[in-house]
Amino acid sequence: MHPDRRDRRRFETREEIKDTARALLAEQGAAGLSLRAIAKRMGMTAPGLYHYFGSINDLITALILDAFTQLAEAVEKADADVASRGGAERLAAVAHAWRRWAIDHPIDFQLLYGNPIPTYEQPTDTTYPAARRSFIVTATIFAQAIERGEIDLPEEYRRLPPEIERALDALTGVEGHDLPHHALYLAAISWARLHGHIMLELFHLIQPVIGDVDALFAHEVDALIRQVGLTPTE
Amino acid sequence: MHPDRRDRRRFETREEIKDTARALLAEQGAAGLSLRAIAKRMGMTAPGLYHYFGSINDLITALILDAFTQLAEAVEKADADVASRGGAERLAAVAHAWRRWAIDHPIDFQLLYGNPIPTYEQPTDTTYPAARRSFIVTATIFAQAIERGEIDLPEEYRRLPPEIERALDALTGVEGHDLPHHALYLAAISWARLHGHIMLELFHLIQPVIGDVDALFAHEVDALIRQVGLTPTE
DNA sequence: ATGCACATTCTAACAGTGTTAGATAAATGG
DNA sequence: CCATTTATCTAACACTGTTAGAATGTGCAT
Repeated sequence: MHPDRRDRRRFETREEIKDTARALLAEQGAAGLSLRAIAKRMGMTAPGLYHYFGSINDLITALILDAFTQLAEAVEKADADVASRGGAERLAAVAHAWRRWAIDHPIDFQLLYGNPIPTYEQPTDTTYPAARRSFIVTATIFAQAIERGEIDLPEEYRRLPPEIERALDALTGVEGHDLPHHALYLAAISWARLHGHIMLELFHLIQPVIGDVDALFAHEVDALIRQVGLTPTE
Repeated sequence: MHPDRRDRRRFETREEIKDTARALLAEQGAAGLSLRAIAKRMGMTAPGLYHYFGSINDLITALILDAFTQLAEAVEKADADVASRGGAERLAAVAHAWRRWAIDHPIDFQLLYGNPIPTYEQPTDTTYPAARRSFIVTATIFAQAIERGEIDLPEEYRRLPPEIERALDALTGVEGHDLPHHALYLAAISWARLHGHIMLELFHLIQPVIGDVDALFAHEVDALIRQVGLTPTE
């Protein structure tokens, strides 16, 4: 059992490094993140960190994976909390939880979607599965809403573009792609739509033009729900 | 006239520095941008650049302002090319030009909306007016469409949230805010919506889930036009 | 308990980075 | 021709990620 303790200690040090990195990011932004700063705060030196992460890129990738997981958990929890309600309420809950997490963790969110480190190149094959997890929550909501007849698709979404039908056919088998095409499609456009609002809000680009971003987002979520044909239950 | 020539030479050097920086960004990404690299390629040394830009932040800000201008000009040109047509076609032209520019200049676009340099803090008061220019093109299209009765607003956009009405009232006087509230609002949600698609596409996050991003974007632009109540002319 | 193996951490160094100070060369104006 | 300004240089400082190699310490078996 001793080797276990050794492994556990190693794991704990890895976690401490990541926590320290997150603290520095939160305090000083991406500019404050450096191996020497992390090491100093932990009472060690920079080269020592190389026994836990192969490079600062690997460390950042680990932070990104954690952040994706945290976001996915927030989104999944929001959905679970209203799981008994209809698709409209579930979508609204997920949308607001998504934005809430982004607003509460701006640096993490920019880590995920803002590519804020110049030397850092995102290994998409690694991070994409983590990114997909939140997407699947949304797609599942749509799939169940379709199944239960809660959706009255408007004309523009009745028939998907043939190129996309073909592309989605080719993607069957990939995780999460056992869902109906319409669910995947509606989830994709919902994601993109809300993502745009969140990004512009995080960069303070939409506030000066519209004034009240809370009201804007809430109104757009309502509009989205209507426009995909989700009928508010009860 | 000699002082003129001196100023002109100074201006030309500034332009050469920016051009070199852009070339390095295009060739090697944000990681390849450094004062020493720029200076070396120009046959001078890094400290010499400080007579043209107070810091590398100032240089990046200048690049961003130029990029915003370039994007705005692309968008304005696309609108002007179909100025005689109705609002639906103009909005479609602007949307596709916007995306086209982002796809063709991914690094510049991330410079504008991705905050890719950690030491760099965007001076929003400086860059925001440049960012607004493209927005105003969209808002103007909506304003004219409303004026000409080309828009049949759906129920969800007939009445704007009272918080936003108040906020927009408070913003009257700001450049571009002499436009009707509905024009500003519809432009904002259109912007955010398309921005989300473009960002997710640039990060290759939506392609693996939907397959054909060209078809997706085109279809979403059509859906947007329908959903804001723009009636295709003719 | 001794010795071996390994995990961990250190120091020193290299090649970069932005930036400042101060000297130097070039161009302009009186 | 001289004085002043503009432009550019070299040297240096305090950083950065990273590697090599030595010095610790920990854990296990004999």
